[in-house]
Amino acid sequence: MISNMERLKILLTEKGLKPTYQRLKILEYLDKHLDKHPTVDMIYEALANKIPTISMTTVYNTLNAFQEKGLVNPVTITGTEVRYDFLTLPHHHFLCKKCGKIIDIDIKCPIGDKKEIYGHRIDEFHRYIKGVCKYCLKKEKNKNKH
Amino acid sequence: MISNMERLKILLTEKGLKPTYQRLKILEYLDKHLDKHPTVDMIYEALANKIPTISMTTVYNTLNAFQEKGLVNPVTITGTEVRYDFLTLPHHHFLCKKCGKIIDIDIKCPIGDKKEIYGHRIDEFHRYIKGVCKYCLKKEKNKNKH
DNA sequence: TTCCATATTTGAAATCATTTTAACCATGAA
DNA sequence: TTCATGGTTAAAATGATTTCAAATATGGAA
Ligand SMILES: [Mn+2]
Ligand SMILES: [Mn+2]
Ligand SMILES: [Zn+2]
Ligand SMILES: [Zn+2]
Repeated sequence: MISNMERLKILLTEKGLKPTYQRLKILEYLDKHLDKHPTVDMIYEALANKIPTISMTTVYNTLNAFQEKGLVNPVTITGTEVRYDFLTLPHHHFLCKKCGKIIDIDIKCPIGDKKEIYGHRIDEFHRYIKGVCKYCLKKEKNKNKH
Repeated sequence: MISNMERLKILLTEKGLKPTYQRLKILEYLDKHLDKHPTVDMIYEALANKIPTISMTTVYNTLNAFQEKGLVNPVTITGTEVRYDFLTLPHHHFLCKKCGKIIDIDIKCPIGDKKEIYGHRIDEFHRYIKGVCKYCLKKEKNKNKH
């Protein structure tokens, strides 16, 4: 029976990254908060309690390293800061402009996992939908009823 | 026979924006350089010759106004700055990570012009593909042949 | 174990796109 | 002419991210 921490340690090693304490903790945070699509700041704030010496720069360095090794996908849907996604399977992202939540959307797309388009080589595919989520829509409707 | 400048003037007025000299010139630039997907800086640099007093702030203000009125679409594919697209028809964007070019990609997408997904209201749909364009691929191939 | 080269972490400073602020200017109605 | 409104401008502020240089940790060779 292998622990989750062990699994993450192996994952880092496989990707050629030394499994330092900071890297492990950052990866653990990403793994535990998939739905949050956390920012550098969220990660830093969450870890600063446990690791008082950790620096912003380390979080930036680590996430850049993770990204280069394909461990993590950047999600730039808000336009103001990068959010990080540990989930590797391709999926769409929905940003609610009311509450700011980022929601994973799983829909099949014909361009899906193509590696080429009109002769251009495809390395990344970002799909960002913006609008108002169903929870905020419901709130709005209830308010209007009043 | 209506001039292009007249057409743009009417367009601004229809959208409830006073057709000032600066706004007209910025819109004209966007119209003439659709393929460039210009940045604020590109627009500023190009116009600074003709309008020596123009300021960056005006270009920012104007593009924000255009965006609010739906005259222009922001393209945030590079992650470092906003590019602007005067073309209104929905289409995908391809960023070449070798040469930096942004290429319009016209492909049908089933989610295409839906107004709703899983109960969430859709206002915007951005589709960003990153990789290496066919021209850069060709160059690379020729180099390897040598 | 001890020593050493190398990789990683750290905090401070720099960068750079964008926004904010406050003054100035143009337009048009009263 | 006076006034209100909206647009333009330059300078300053903001904020996410990167750069830099010093300090520290790590793992392998001796
Ligand atoms: Mn996701
Ligand atoms: Mn385009
Ligand atoms: Zn919402
Ligand atoms: Zn290219």
